[in-house]
Amino acid sequence: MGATRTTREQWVEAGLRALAAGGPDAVRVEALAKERGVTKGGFYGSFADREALLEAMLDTWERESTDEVLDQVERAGGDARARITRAGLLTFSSDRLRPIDLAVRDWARRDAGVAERLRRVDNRRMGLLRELIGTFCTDPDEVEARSLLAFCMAIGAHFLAADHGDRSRSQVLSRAADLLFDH
Amino acid sequence: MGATRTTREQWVEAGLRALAAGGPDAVRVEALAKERGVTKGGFYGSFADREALLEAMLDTWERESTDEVLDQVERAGGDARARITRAGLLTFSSDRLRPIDLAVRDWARRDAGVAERLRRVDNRRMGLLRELIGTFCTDPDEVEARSLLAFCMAIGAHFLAADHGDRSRSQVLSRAADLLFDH
DNA sequence: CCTTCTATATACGCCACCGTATAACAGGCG
DNA sequence: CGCCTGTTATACGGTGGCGTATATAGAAGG
Repeated sequence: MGATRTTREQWVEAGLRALAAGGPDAVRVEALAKERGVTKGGFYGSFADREALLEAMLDTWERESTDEVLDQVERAGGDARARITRAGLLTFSSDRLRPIDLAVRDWARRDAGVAERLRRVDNRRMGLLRELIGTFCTDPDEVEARSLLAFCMAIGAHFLAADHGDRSRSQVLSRAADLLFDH
Repeated sequence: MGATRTTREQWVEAGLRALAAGGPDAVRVEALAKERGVTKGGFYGSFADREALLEAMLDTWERESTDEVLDQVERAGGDARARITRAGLLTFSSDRLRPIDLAVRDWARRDAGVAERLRRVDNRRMGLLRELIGTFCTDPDEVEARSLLAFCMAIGAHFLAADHGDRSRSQVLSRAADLLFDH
């Protein structure tokens, strides 16, 4: 198969980089081609149109954000807090996944299809949080509240611009994690 | 002054609606004019260019999000939790301010000038949270952590798509607020 | 070597948008 | 009324993006 020049995966990869950097409106066929040093000529051999690329990008993101992250968390093991931390790190400290994740969250506010995908992904992650927080917290209502708080903290911190005086953001987040995960 | 047709403020208002609905890329001069039933002819009498409109929009948003919200909170009074709740409601339950706020947060990730404005706004809000949480929590590190958690909860909840089984989102948020604000 | 498949280059029509120029038009004011 | 000011309509050139058509080039396979 002569897929030697620019494969479908390479278009998806370039699209995800553009999404991470500038949001869905920045995913432009001709711009991606220029970035690769080619013209858009070959693009329409791999994709019907721009919309098909966006769908393929979301497919890739959804798979990487759920199965791959959860697999890695399972393989690494550790106690509840270590696994929660690892799951958060894999998504929200990865220079690859984090900006894509944040861009998808904003995108989901305007596109019902994206919102549906995000719902699936977030439900998987909330499931993990519930399970792990449930190992040290017995009240189901409180498990749910702590899980939501932990998730909101992981996301909200990236949408917040406030300073903390002498403290660093990570110091404050560490103390906040103590409040949520200590017992 | 013959500002009888479309004033600067009306352009700003239309721009903010477009920003709320579709992000900064959706703020298009010709589209705003069409929405008002006019052409863009008059726009360039009030603004040098599209960029000037975006700046004016951010000026309006910044003023409404800080002074006006804080004024209303002051006037309404109440105890710490009531005032925190009111401040959150004014911003994150207002159909006008909430979508603008969320759009600006995503915008700030890509534009340093917007990020600087958001930093000013968020610092004002964090100041209020610190002050109010400080009325029942003595450890300064914990005040900071709880303030950040509360702010993250207010923002993150709107970027999260997870379900909560039988519970409603607001039920879970209410329980989470108990964890942060009860003593 | 020749065929076939596929990415590519190039060119095209189309549309949306920006910013400018110009003229028409309305209201306030002398 | 006539003047001025500011909004509007219209037209223009320029840019960038989408999707299509067609030809080219290069690799894979017979």
